[in-house]
Amino acid sequence: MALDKQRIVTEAVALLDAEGLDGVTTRKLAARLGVQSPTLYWHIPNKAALVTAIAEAILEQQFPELASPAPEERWQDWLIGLAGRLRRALLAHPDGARIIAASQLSLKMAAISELAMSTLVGRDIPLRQARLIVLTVLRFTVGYVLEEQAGRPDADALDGFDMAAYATAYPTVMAGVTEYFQAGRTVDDLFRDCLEQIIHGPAAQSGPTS
Amino acid sequence: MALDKQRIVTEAVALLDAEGLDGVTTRKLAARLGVQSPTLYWHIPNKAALVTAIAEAILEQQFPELASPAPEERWQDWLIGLAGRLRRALLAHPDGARIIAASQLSLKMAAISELAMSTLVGRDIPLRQARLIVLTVLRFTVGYVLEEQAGRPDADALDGFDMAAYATAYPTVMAGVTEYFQAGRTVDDLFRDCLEQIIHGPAAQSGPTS
DNA sequence: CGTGAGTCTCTATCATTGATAGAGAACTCT
DNA sequence: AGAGTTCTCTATCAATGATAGAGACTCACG
Repeated sequence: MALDKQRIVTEAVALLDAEGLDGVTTRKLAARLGVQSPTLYWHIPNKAALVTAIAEAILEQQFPELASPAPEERWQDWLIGLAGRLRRALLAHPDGARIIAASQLSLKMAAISELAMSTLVGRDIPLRQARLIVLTVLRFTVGYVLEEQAGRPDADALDGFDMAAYATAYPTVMAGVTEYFQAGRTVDDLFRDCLEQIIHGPAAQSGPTS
Repeated sequence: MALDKQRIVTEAVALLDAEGLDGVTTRKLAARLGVQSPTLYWHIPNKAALVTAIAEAILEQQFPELASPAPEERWQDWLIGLAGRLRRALLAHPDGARIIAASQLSLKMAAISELAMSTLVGRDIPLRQARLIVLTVLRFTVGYVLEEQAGRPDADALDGFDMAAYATAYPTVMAGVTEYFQAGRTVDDLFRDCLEQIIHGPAAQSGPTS
């Protein structure tokens, strides 16, 4: 079984799934491939390039093809769906958002931007506004998932943490969280509601979740 | 000069400014403090805690006190200013956004959330909507600066990079970037325009920058 | 055949880093 | 002075990303 960049990246994603980004070391990866670690450097210049390749693979997995919206579909709904897919791509693997953020110059992200912007322009949105909307949605999505995926604080950080004091110090935040999830809403709804905030504006009150 | 957590964090920020996050190693930090590296572990449980402390210090520097808006100030403008200050706090140090993102359980961020949400609620915004707006703005800001600060791709990654091909493959993206900055707009304007997208909604066309 | 140029993988080895164990100095309070 | 606490030291680990350089394997060409 020939060792090539394709196989390396595939196995790296598997390792990522098993152990998270910090578990992706050249040695562990080489071991999985039945090879010694320096061998990897024949196929890959350095670890940063590997992470970038992983990022592309993750995106490729969720966006094998990029589809424009159907003519009758509103661009707003289509864009929300696009961002939702991006979020799912990042959530599909541990530290997915960290990986995308660490990766530089992702071609797939550029392709997504291009599709989104050209779609909006095709719907008669002015170029400048299309840029603002797309940039905002994409960077928001990465920022959102990044925090969403931020490792649950380990026990060390938590031992001095007083939940009751937190609720006292930040009552409005607590009330907001409590109120939101009380109505049976999920974290997926929260992401969607935030997106609608961006795309439809603050005026649009989202109806009950279907 | 006694070595305490305060001095360690102060010097760590200086080291961060000088060499970036990857330059912040326990040894270099200890050397600056005129001490051997294991000594640091008497004052700090591990490096993650150090990074969290740096994050708090960075925020504290830009938000020594949290001020509510003046009664006559519109909450929209106030919130834009708040996010702008957060962005400036992150931009003030190399890898500032990475540090905030890596840091878990920042009390200062929680305090900012609380202030923002309670301010909006005080302006008769429904709790749920206040939560959505604040969450969206804060996560967007971190995501935005994170990408803004993402290291310029090193020469290695660029040698196979064809600018002309990029412009051909992603014409709308390129056109959008070109158009935006042609009018004398700056990166600061871009951030602000994106924020207005979120806060005022897509309908509001931003006038010429003052 | 067989030999030489690529292509790929190996062993050996670095330097750096976060972290711990445990000895010892320094300071404080009685 | 002595005991206990607080802080810093030396010595040392294990893990990691990375490089140097030797060797094997493949395959076309003579």
